[in-house]
Amino acid sequence: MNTTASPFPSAVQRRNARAAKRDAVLRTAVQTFNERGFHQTSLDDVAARLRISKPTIYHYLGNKDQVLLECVTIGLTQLLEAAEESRSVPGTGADRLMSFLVRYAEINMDDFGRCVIRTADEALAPESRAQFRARKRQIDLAMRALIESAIADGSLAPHDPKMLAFTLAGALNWPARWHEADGTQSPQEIARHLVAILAQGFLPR
Amino acid sequence: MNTTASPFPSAVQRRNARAAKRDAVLRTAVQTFNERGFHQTSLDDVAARLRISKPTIYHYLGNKDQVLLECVTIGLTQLLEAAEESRSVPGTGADRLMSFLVRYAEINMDDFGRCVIRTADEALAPESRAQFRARKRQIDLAMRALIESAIADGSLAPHDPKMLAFTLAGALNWPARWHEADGTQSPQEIARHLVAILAQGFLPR
DNA sequence: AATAATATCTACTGACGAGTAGATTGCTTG
DNA sequence: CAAGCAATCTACTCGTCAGTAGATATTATT
Repeated sequence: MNTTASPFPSAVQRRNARAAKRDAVLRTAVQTFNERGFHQTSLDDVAARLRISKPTIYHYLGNKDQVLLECVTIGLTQLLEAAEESRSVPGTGADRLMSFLVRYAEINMDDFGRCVIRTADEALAPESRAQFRARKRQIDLAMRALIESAIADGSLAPHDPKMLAFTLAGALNWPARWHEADGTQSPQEIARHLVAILAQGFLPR
Repeated sequence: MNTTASPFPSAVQRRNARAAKRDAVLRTAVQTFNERGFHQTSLDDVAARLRISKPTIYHYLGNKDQVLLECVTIGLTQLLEAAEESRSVPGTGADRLMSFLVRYAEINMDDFGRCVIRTADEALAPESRAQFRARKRQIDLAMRALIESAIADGSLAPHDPKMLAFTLAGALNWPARWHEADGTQSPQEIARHLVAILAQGFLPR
């Protein structure tokens, strides 16, 4: 807490304030993109929600493409961190994979994760698109690696890692499309439920 | 075959020609939307590919919104037909469900099915959007019905139909995003593979 | 033949929205 | 204090593109 609420902010406070404003722009932008879609959202819309003007957005973030790139990068970074964290989960390879999958699904129901899923590659300018794709490939590879080591220790059935990764990703990305924040089930519950279904398969055991 | 290639077409031939032109516009449109994205595609682009002019498109289909609505409706109709057909497949409820799922995945790798998946609701005008959603709901319900009757006859593990349907749909929609027509595996192979993974689950049996 | 309907074009309008110019105010630091 | 930088605004420009007006040519109908 800031006990000395002086009207003359220090250099550090000013840097923080700037970062906070930048974040606020991104949060508002991503929420608006998720609600109305990127192409249906003008930067004037985003600015209006924040009660600022469009040039102010340009002051904090380059152009509209940059705004979107930042948003998806935040989501992708969260996913990548989840992959790293799950590597140190105790138990079998399958335990580690499932812990990652649950987290993966949860993030995809969050603001920035939602944006990652809902953003089509073509919406970004060529250079940003390349970055976007590269990051997504990284996450795909991380998932495959978890799958491979779980197969190696026998805790997973021997599947084609690539195909399994696509299947899992698809199922766990989809809530980004249908899950509404006000649903009866929490993202956690949904995430666990989906992963359980994928683990067991729909045929009786 | 048209043995009498007269330069004076009959009324029927003219009606057919008109339908063929309309279809050609839709095919070209859907392919361009899938490649570049709906918002990155102008009707001038579509017209140029067909070596016609934009007003000609307006002559066959109302406006851009109509073009998109037609495209997704074709895809959705294919999916609905698949659901109907699978109802008369012999065997257990699980057999019927799996036959539908394979077909469902295949359609989603085809031009019009791809468009259904890649089109976000917000891209359509409010009225079209309502139609789009209603049709998608129909297919969701058809899938749930297949699930329910498979659970009823004991050929499926007792899952929450709604949740299972979302999981399956997600996994089987995803190829619309990553599958490229020139891949090494055919849509059929991919479809069967995905369904097998979903049926068995990733944990060893 | 006259009229109507069909198919297609060129050339326009009009809106929307990304991005910019340039002014203003206030704080900061040599 | 002067010069510079940070934050913000109003008021533009300019390109793109959906959608239209209206002409033209051909075929069908009466």
